Amino acid sequence: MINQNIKIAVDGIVFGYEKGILYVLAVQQRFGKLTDQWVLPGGFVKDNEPLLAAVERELKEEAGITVNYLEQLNTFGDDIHRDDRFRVISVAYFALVNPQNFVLKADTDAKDAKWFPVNQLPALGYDHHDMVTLAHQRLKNKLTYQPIGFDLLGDEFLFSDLENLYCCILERDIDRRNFRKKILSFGIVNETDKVVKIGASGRPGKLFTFDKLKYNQLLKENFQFDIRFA
Amino acid sequence: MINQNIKIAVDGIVFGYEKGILYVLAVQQRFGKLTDQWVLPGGFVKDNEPLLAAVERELKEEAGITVNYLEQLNTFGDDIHRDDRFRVISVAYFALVNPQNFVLKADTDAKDAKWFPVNQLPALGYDHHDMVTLAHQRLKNKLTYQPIGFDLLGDEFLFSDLENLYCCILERDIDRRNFRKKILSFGIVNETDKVVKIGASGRPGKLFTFDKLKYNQLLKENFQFDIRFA
DNA sequence: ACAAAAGTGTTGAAGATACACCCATGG
DNA sequence: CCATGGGTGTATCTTCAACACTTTTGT
Repeated sequence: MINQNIKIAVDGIVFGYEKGILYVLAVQQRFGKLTDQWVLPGGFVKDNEPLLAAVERELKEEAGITVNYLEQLNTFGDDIHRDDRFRVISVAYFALVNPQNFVLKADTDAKDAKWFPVNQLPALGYDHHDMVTLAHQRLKNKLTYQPIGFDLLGDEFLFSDLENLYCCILERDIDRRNFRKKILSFGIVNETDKVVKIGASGRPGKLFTFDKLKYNQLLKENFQFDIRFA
Repeated sequence: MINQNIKIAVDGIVFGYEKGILYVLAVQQRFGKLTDQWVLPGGFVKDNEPLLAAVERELKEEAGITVNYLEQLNTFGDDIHRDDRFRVISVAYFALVNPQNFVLKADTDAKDAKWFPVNQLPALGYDHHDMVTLAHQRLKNKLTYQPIGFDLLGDEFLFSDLENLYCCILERDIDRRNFRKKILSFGIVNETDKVVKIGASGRPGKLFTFDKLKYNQLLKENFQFDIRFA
């Protein structure tokens, strides 16, 4: 058995979207040197626990949430002093959730758990700010070539929700007509016959759903989701 | 200090390209249970060594090479028995090199180091075959939206080399005229005035170089490299 | 009637595809 | 003069981009 003194942790960068604002989940530490400091949810991996299970457990324990989408982002282990207690390498995971599905609930190790607009994050401990920056970039890129926007919305959504989500996250204007035309041309959203109005005024809109099955089928036929335009 | 018994390693999936064939670098283990087994170059991370430095060291030690391109691929830590001695989490790196730059030289821990055509790999130890599969996929994808093909070629190359590289790795035919038109339209390759002939016959061709500076400049202006066509 | 959001088509420009012949060299 | 690989242009089609008015609802 070799001798090595490095600990391994996982951290989650969880994005939520609501009414034109992109949020990131942070928790306030209850113990240790960084007590009261805001950090990303995460913690040490157990000896017989897969990495994925570790993130899922931490998200559950520290904030009470279960995510819609989860993928590995990056492993942070080049700065050997990123944790100043001892050497910790952290595997960061990128996650998406619909915030309406959950009431945040700080639990085991966390004093508090809260959504922060991605543009108004408090200072985060460790190198967690870098993680958020990287994850934000990944979100922007991935939005254009994979239909992950739907994981930030509820099962049923207005076309305008989807459109605003894209505008807001990609930080640019989108032509409504071209956007709708393109999304519909893919054939991966279905129109329901429910009609709903949101604000106090304005014409009600139809609700749509994302057809994941259809999307998976299309993938096998070399379909390429792609939304990039002015 | 928490109690955790997980070791951390790095592995490198190094691709080389020569004359229409894509190769992967493997080494033959000299010690341990898997003696004589072919595996990817890699090893344990030292306590005060950044991850990147660890891969670079291992590639140097086990095969005597320095790569042109190196990026993190994925961290393998979901199968807790991927190494049956004890739990090891491995950070896999994706690397590109021009094989002509090096004479492979097995050194410290490796008995032998060798290039294998990616389609004729021997059985690899651990989960290294999965790593190769993932890396191969990454290479194919990345080739289309980042000019990393150049890192597999020498400083100077024939247009036909570049074209064959794309054909060969993407496994499809490419229209020579359209390919050349597109690559030239980016303005990131320069024509030298050297002319060279390769085979025993045929018209000699001009050598080209990749203009990395120009490419980096263009990136700042929101340039998007993109090669995808029938 | 007005304010607010939903819904809807057309046209021109640009980019992608398809396609075939001549040129330079060595044997 | 033949075999081999290098070099080049055009016509068509598809896709993207730009653009504005009508409908439904609440106040």
